[in-house]
Amino acid sequence: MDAMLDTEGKETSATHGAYRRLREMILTGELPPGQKLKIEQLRGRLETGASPVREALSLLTSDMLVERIDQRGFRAAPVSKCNFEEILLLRCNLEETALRASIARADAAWEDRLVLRHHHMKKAGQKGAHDFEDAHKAFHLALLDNSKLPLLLRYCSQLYDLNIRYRYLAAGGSSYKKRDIAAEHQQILDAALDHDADGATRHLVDHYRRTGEYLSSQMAS
Amino acid sequence: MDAMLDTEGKETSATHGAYRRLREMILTGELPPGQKLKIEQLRGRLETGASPVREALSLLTSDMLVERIDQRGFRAAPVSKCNFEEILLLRCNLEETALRASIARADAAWEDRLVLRHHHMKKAGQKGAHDFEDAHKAFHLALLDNSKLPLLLRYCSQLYDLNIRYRYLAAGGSSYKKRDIAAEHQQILDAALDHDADGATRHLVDHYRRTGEYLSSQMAS
DNA sequence: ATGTCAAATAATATCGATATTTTTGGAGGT
DNA sequence: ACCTCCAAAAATATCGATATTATTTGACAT
Repeated sequence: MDAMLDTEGKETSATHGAYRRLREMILTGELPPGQKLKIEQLRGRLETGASPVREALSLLTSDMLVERIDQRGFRAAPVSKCNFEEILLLRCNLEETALRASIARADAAWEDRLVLRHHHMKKAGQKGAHDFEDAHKAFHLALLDNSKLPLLLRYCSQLYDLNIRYRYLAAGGSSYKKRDIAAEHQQILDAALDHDADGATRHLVDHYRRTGEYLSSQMAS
Repeated sequence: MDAMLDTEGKETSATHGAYRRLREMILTGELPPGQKLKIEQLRGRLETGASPVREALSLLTSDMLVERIDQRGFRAAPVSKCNFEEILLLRCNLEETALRASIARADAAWEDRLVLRHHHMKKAGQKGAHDFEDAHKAFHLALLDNSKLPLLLRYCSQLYDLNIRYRYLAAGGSSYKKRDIAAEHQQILDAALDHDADGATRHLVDHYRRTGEYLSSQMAS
């Protein structure tokens, strides 16, 4: 077999590499919602075998980014206003639970992590949009991860990704207004550092509802 | 190939068949938590090829019933008191949301479905434990499915399965007290039929907390 | 005796090929 | 012209085999 004749340090396994590439393509809209995902075609684009592609698609099914249709293969998960609104609803509910649990167990180490993530996010904001997305997600998950509730965190992370997809679809990438997300993030951070659970969750949920309304207004159906 | 020389009408696809069998084996504890799941060994037990087994394990990863360890294969998801308590917490939170949404959209068709499911569950109670489990899940999901929130329903269904696993592990099957789950179910049903959201959620959550305490007391660590 | 390293073993990940199923396209009949 | 049915083409699902990676075993040196 010719695998692992890497020109450089690419990926550990072909499956994981395909998973990451496909995930990115679906999140950014390079593979549009509802599109049939043919193994053969993807095998060509990803320069790998059929088995890794197949398995990667299986894994993406867990993330609800790909749907499997009985014996008829896979397709990128469809989108709808309904689906978007459900994601928003669940995010508000679950992230509130997680954030309150995080604050309840607050300690210095967590606060340090928060401050750092926030700082990195601000720094990445001046650079590429791609870097900002990663830092933004890291900050939001850091707010929640002190809850030490792995299932809940997993759901929040999943829903975050499903949501980011709508951002890309609505605005071709990152042009969702630089509005004052900076100020909003600062409010959330400050409240969290103050252990002000009510304030932090209020700011967080407002943050989501506000971007939610903007995206919702942009959507067709 | 020799597939589909079915002696009878088994399954549509080998993958789906393996998925169902493996799921059952993990839920009932036939494959104990933490156990290494070797492809070759399972291939023998399920009488199928390695590819379907592999793919079925991938799918079970989505359900959080199987864990994948980088390049070292799969294993049945481990259990812990912590994990159990998180499941309980999330179920209470998510099912309350779903039940309230269901009641908010209540209509005659939904009420009919509820009554039917409840009736079937009572009937199955006198028969095998296996039938009862299926009917029990169907009833609980029927309570929630009028919410028309597919993501939320999916999470509830997943958490239900994770929970059922602890029941099997704690009590070797269905010997968790017949207590008066019958009465508790009746209360939930009546409140739902009355469109009494507060009462229904209270009864539902109490129902879970009560069985939760029982199981929690049975657990080692 | 014990710890370390290398060869042997086992298990996973991946490929290429084949059988099965779905979809497509066209011929024939109403 | 339109619908039905059958044959051809494409795509999926599955298998068997091979390369790669992890794990175990045993020998050797300390």
